[in-house]
Amino acid sequence: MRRTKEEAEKTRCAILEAAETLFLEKGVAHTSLEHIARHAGVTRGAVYWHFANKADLFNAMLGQVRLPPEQLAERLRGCPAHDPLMTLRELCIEAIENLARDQQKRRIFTILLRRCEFTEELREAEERHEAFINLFIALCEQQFSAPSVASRLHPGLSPRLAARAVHALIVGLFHDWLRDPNLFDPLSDAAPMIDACFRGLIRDWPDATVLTPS
Amino acid sequence: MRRTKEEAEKTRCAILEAAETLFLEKGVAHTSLEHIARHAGVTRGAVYWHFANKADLFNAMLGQVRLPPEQLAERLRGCPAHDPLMTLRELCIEAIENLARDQQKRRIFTILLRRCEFTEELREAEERHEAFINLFIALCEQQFSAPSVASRLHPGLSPRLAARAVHALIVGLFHDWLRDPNLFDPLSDAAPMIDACFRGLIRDWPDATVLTPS
DNA sequence: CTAGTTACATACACGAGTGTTTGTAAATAG
DNA sequence: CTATTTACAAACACTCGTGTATGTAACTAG
Repeated sequence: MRRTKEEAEKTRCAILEAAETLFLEKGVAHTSLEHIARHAGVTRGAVYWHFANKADLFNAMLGQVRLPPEQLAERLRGCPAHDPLMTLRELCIEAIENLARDQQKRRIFTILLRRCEFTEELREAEERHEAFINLFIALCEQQFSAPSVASRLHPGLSPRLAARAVHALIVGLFHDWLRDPNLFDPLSDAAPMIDACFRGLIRDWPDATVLTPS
Repeated sequence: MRRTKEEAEKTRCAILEAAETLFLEKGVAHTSLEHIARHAGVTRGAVYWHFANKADLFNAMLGQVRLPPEQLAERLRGCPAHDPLMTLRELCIEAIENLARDQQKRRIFTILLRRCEFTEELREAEERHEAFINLFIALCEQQFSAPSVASRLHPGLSPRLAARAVHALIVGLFHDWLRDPNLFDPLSDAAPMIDACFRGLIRDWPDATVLTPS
């Protein structure tokens, strides 16, 4: 019995949601399209109708979340007058806070970091993800390279290294918190940790005077 | 044709090595015991003789590398007179440098971080790994909790938070560098990055006066 | 020297997963 | 109102992987 367009879109979403749930629960490789179909209340026929294969479904799933690099790029273009470092700082904090607030982002990042193998099959997704990361690092480095900022870097540090350190800290915080949400509270602890990082990079980093404008 | 004990040990090692290579190349879930056996020049019979199943083989593989927590615990017990923070700093730097020097550690950590799904099958390995991480964080926190150290923490930071930040940075550096070894050079960049981190945590962190005693 | 054991290879039985093909009822276009 | 898509379900054909059981030659203990 054929469905209307809206209904078809609903089953597409149901499949995506089922995939998200099952990937998170059992890992990408250990989840079959049969599992996903059953969990979504359809058959594999529907899955193959909407997606070419598992990798395609995986890509579609990843496409649902906005990644920090995009936000950063937008933000930088948005207000070039604002202190670039503060923009970066706020984005880093927000990225961590968002992880705690947005359940879907949380699930998908957990899958990315702990429930999938970056192998041939998912190579396209990996490359796209990697491109985003490199973009973030590049934008980050660009912020640190501004003359007014670079001169304030602690001795022994380059804009390049500072950018790497910032990204590493964020990735590490993501990784650790997704592994064990009790390790810290993103909403209250993100700011002090990010500030500590910047304080170690920038000479005259201000004290607790700066507050998150929510 | 039955082998002598030494030869049996050699095939055991060959299997472990083949597993390491193939897990790295194609991911844990996508590597069959048949692949591993063939690559090691034996049959699945040999694999099942030495290991109960894939998870058991995986565990044995992980058992080959010394994890930082163990080293840290030893080191702390070793010289309690030495500045505990410096001990921690040196260990962090060494951990990153070792990753670059020890090829096997590099491969195995790549598998752990990017080539396996932490699912039911590998739960035992995951729990053991997680226990090591928690131990590291706990030891780390303990260092920051010493009265002579805690008082030097920047305002807004607790020993607990400082420990989390240090671990996150290290995990992030591991993760990033294993993804793209061109991001930075562990041998020359580890120290400045770790120092930047500590500088952001501890008030009077010394300048480049301190040098790695290699 | 001969049990008994070890260190595998070989063979078997079974399930699970994939991709494709075919069927079909209902929506939609003209 | 008919023709044609659409959105699936059902069936098929195939491969791959696992676990176990059995065979077997060579080492080794007594």
